[in-house]
Amino acid sequence: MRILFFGTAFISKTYLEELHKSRHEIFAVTMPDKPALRGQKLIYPAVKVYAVKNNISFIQPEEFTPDVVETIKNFAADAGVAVAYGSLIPKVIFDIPKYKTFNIHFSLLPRYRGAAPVQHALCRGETETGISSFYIEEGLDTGGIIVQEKLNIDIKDNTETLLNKLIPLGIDAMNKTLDLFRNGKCDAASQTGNPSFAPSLKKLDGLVDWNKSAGEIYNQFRGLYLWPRIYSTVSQGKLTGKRIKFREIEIFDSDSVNKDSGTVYSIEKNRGFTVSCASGRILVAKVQSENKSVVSAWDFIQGRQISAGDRF
RNA sequence: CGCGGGGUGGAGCAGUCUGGUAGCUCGUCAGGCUCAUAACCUGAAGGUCGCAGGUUCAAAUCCUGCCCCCGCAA
Repeated sequence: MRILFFGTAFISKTYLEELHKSRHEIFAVTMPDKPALRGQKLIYPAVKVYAVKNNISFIQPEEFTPDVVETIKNFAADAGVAVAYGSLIPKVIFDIPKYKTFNIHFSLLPRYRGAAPVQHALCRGETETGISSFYIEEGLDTGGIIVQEKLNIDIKDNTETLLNKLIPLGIDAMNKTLDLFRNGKCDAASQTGNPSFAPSLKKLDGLVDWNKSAGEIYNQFRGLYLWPRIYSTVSQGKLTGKRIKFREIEIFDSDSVNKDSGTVYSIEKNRGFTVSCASGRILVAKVQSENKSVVSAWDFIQGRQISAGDRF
């Protein structure tokens, strides 16, 4: 088939790769290069890198001008596929392909509509999620569902591990959807149930609220694992005023009721330190303080960077 | 040319401003004590202080250039 592919992020690359290996004719649309990172480096979308390497034609439109629309029309796509494109696709575009354009979304719609469904599902402590392929409409993730697949979430899953499970599931859903199109079946079921929303994350979402329970903070840790991570600022201790990221944590106990939430409760030899939450305590195993690289909490303790009684 | 922090035995840090014997807490190895404790005591090995120049009687420390890591902001 002739596939119009929309994608930008690292995740999208895998999907583009799958389509490419399946010998579809592909025209890729990806976001413009990001201007500047630290230093002077440019960040290129993973999709662009793959497209260049494999001689797949692509464009990086700043916006969908009439010229761009014309270019896309000329490709005469059978179907449009969008995976983590990073921006809304206007109707003049998603209506172009013969079988229209569908999106691979990483949740069981209508739950977790939006940019960060996996992260929010984990933060909420969900035990089940999945993949939905649906027709793109003008509303945000509101279109009719074509294929949906479920997946159980393990208590130990974080954004990274869960994505690694969802990506292949999504590829399966994409292939099933394209198979349906090939057989002329383009039916979709309208979304039922109460929608919920998963807006894109901000740095501030990583700030730990010590008035929450150890379980809630652990879920936040799982959900924000890849970015922005969870962090807190030391309010009393050697590093007062410094922000510390908790790069690896676990639940130390979930029963205690504490009045000293936010306080470093104990040092656990070779494991790290525990911090009291409103209820329960978390064990911090790996940390990263400002301007430093990731370090095991035990090493951090050896350097006298933190000790029992310090407060966040 | 976005702003900023850092590279010191295996690990995490102090020391750099105010040049002058390489320090702290761990780990490792050898021995002791013995069992609440981040157990404790004794001893040992292990570093050309990121790299290259310069200043000096003397540089981890001051000057110049370079490499690498990281935080913030986009």
